[in-house]
Amino acid sequence: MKILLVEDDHRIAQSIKKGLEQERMAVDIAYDGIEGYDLAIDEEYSLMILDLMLPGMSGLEICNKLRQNKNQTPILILTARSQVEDKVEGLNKGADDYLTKPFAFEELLARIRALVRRPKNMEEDVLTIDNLTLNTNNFEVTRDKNKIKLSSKEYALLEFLMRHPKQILSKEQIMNHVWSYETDILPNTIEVYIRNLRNKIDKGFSYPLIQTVRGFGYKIGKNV
Amino acid sequence: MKILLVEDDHRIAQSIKKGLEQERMAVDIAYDGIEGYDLAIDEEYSLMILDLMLPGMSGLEICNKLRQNKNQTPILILTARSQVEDKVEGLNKGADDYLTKPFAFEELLARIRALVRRPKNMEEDVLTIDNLTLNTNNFEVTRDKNKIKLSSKEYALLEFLMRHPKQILSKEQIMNHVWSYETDILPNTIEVYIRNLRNKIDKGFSYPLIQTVRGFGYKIGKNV
DNA sequence: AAAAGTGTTCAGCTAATTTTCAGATAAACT
DNA sequence: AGTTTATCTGAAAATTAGCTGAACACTTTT
Repeated sequence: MKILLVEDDHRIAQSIKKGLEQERMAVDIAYDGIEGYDLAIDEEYSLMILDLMLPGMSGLEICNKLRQNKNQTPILILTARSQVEDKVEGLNKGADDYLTKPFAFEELLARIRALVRRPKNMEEDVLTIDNLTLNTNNFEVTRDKNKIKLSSKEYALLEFLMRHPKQILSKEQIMNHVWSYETDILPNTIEVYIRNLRNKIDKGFSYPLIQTVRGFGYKIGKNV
Repeated sequence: MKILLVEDDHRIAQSIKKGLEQERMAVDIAYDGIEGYDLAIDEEYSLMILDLMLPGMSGLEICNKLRQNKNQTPILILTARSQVEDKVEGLNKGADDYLTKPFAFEELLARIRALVRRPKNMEEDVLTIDNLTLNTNNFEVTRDKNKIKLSSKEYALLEFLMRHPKQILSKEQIMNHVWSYETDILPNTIEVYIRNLRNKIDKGFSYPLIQTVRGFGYKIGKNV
C-alpha cells in the first residue's frame, strides 16, 4: 500500500511516516502543496493524506483539482481544531474523511483502514485473543461472552495491544501510538491504565491475558 | 556507509567514531556547527548525527537549513536529558529521530540501523549462533528451541556478543558498548553478567557457547 | 448542584535487577 | 612448588521498574 502524505510540519510528517512504515506501508512525503499535487498526478497512490494549511496550494485546492481530473484516490484531510468549520467544505470538495489535529497515531491508522477497506478483501474487524474479543465497529469488548465496559483511552490501549499480539510493546511505543503527539505523560500513566485494563479484563478469570515483561514492556496473550 | 558526526565534546565524538568504524562505517567529525554544516553540504552522507548544543551553529539550525535546501539525508539528534522539551522542536525542524544523553553505544547503533534500513534489503533481525537464537523484534532468546528469559542488561550483553560472533570482545569494549558512557562499573560487573548468561544459556547443554579468552576477553561461539 | 466518570499525577511499597564485595579457583610465570 | 594475576562465585547492598490506593482537576450525567 502506497500513501502520499502532504504536510508541511516536518515533525508530524516524519512521525506519521515512521508509524506507517512500521505498518508496512510505503510513504511519500511532500512538504508543500505544489510538490504534493505534482506527486499526486504522477504517481499511483492507494490513499492521500493532505494537510489543510499548506504553503503553495491548500489541501482543499489539491483535492478539488484532482477530483476535477477524475482522480478517485481516497483522500483524508488533516485539519487544526480551529478549522473544523472547513469540514463541510472539505467533504464537499471530494475528500473522503477528515481528522482534526492533534490526534493519536492509532486514530489516523483507523481512518486509513476504513478508507482503503475494499468490499472484496473483507478485513477482520473483530480482533480476537484467546477468549477476549474487541469489535472495532461497535467498540464492544467481551471476555468469555461477558461484555466489558471501557473508557475510550482504555479501549484505545487495548486495541493497540490486540493489534500486536505476542509482541512486546514498550511504554514509549504505547505513548507514541495511543496518545496524541502533543500530550506528554509520565510512564506511570501507562502503568495505571494497564492496571485498569487488568481489573476489567483479567480479574476474575482463571488466567491473565496482559503480561508484564519487566525492562521491556507489555504484551497481550495467554502466557506460555 | 558514510556518516557525519557533529559533536563538540571530543571525548564523546572520538568514542562514537571508534565504535562506528568498528562497524565498518566511515565517519567524518566536525567539532562545531559551521564546520558541520559545510561538510553536510559538500559531501554525500548516508546519515548525520548532530548534537543539539554546538558552538557556531546549533544542531537544530543545521537541520533546518539543510531541509530548506531539500537535503533529505536522515538526521539523528543528540540531546541532553534536560533538553528533552526540545524534542518537539527538533522533530519539527526535520530531524528523523533523537537520542538523549547519556546513552549506551549500542542504543545509538540501533537507531542508526533503524534509520538507514531500506525497505528493500530486508535485514535479518534474528541473530543465530549454533543452536542459539536471538530475535530482535520480540526479544525472544532460545537455545535448542528452549525459551530463555533474560533481564534487559543480560539481553543487551548477549545481543552485543552475538552481533560479533567469533570475535574476542574485551571487558572494556563491552563496557563501552553495552553500558552508557557515563556509568562507571567495575570489570567484575561484566564477569558477573557473563556468569549469569552462562547459567541461562550454557548450563545443561552439552557444550558451552560463551568462551573466556584469558587476558583478552570473551567471545561467543562453539569452541573449535 | 450533586454525583459519577475520566485522565493524570503522586508517594509509598515490593520485588527484581544491577552492582559491589570478599573469598575461592585456576591459569601463567618464575 | 610457590607466586602472581585473571577470572569465577555466592551473597550482600544499592538501585530501579512496576504496582497500588488515593488525590486532583475536569467533563459529563443526573
